[in-house]
Amino acid sequence: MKSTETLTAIFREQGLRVTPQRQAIFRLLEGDDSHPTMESLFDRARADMPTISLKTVYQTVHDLEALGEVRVLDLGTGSVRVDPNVEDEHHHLLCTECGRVRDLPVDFTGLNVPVRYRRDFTVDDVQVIFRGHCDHCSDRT
Amino acid sequence: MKSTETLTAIFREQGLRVTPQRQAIFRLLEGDDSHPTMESLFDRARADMPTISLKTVYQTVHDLEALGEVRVLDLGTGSVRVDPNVEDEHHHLLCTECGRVRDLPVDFTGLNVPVRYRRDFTVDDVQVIFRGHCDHCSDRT
DNA sequence: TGCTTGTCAACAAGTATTGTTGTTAGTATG
DNA sequence: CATACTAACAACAATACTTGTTGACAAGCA
Repeated sequence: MKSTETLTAIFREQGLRVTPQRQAIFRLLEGDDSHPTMESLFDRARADMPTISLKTVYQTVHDLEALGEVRVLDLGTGSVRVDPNVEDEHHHLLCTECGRVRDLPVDFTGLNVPVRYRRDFTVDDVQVIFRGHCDHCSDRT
Repeated sequence: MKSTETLTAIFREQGLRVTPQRQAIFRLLEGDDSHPTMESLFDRARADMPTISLKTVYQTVHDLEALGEVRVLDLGTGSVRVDPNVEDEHHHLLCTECGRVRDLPVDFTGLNVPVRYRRDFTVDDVQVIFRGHCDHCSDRT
């Protein structure tokens, strides 16, 4: 994800206003590879800024998504997750025990839709989710 | 998916009871490739059986899932979908306009996790979602 | 500084799913 | 066929996640 300063400039360019709440969220997401949920982002933002509302987090993240600065993932865990890594194409490893998500920086060139299915369908995006168990969770059995 | 008669036998074997409500759901799912949501299954079941409750649909589908007779998909559309096709390995084409889902009967042998990621992660399942637009929705622009 | 307008927090509503409960009915057994 | 056991039922309520509404406020611009 881009730096807080760059995002501030981009938001202003787009006619969006930059508030302390939004900058706090920018800072939290910068370099975060934990794929946080909206709720966990909210909790962390609240540490610095006790009055911030969950709605503001949703709004800001969706604005970032519309600008293509973050990805919002639905991995079937009940709540969506924010992925600030939009620079590198990657897929996801999801531990179904602890819910942790890791990036899988691989380009699956084999992942094309066969011609006969492409004839009447235009693919915009491919999402691959590997579900399984991380070592930490496998050990506890 | 297996036939209603076979499912009836399997349910009885497992100590689960076979009720008219459950058999109605078995029949609706048999050979259905529309990937219905719980709600749409419920609506169709209600045509024959006006008193059936949505909870019963959820329960029956989850029982079927536990027995491995159906798959429950979360494709990020807000509600889960029931996929009775568990015989053939396949992935999914999702039209983000109309929400329709089609099976993609392809085995992506290239879809393996690189060794260095497999070292501390055990993959149980791979889900691939191709998002895009079907012809019908592309034409309407 | 003052005006315009997007954003804020608080609150409420919406959607999907699951829990609770008293009653009904499927199933095995005698 | 009658009985007892207990899972499943419908109705209702509750939960979790996300979004809509609203009035006050403050950022950005002249």
